[in-house]
Amino acid sequence: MKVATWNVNSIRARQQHVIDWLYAAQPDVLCLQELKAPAADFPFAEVRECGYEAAVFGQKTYNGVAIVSRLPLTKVQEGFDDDEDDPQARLISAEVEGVTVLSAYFPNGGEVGSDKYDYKLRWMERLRALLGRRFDAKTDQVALCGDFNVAPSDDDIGRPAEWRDSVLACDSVREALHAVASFGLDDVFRPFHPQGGVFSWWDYRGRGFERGNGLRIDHVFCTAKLARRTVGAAVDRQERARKSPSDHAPVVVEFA
DNA sequence: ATGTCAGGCGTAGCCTGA
Repeated sequence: MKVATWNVNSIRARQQHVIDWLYAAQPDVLCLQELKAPAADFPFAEVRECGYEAAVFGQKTYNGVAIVSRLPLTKVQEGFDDDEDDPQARLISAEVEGVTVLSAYFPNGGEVGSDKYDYKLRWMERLRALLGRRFDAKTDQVALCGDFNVAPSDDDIGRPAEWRDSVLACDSVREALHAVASFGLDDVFRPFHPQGGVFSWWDYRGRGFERGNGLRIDHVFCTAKLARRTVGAAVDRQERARKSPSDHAPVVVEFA
């Protein structure tokens, strides 16, 4: 089973890229983030023509997440199932062939110490709590996929000195990521690239892609039962090199 | 810090967010 995650930075701007990529890459499941549009604007018919169905949690202007699958999606859930409201559409989950797939768009966090940064850390705490409530880390097959907006280590950054203190890489956000993973999730990508230096996002500003100034902030974290089935993991850099790309490239993981 | 995008508003060009 091939599972991919891709922050498309507007589904309207990237609709044809997504359709082309489905045909070319043939994933079984594609998690999307940053749709920047309500569900009504999602290209359900075009995706269906490729042989996929979609569960979409959209939002006007900002955020918005989806799961696209050629296998039936069941038990679709949007947002957190806790008492606190989240005005931002950043999380959707569904079950596919006994695997629970979550498409998550972690908050960026603005600047360290800002209200947006507090929201990011709180959001991650709520995600950790949701995992603990809904799943058994030992027996369930769970894949947390998405734009985590966190580079786990300095090896995941082209120019660490430029990013080390940022909301994407500072100590406190990495600790928050460890807390989420402490539920019982492993980064299934990194073992296939032990030397690091593989990125999934490059800032449009400053020609980040051309200059190798990238970060690995898009991830697939899995429970052990699923993680041990991983047979490959890669970033599709070609998609980032296309004309009018998203600032993120698709991350693809294959399970036996 | 910012050399770029995208959407909203509203129909030019500025604002926000990333």
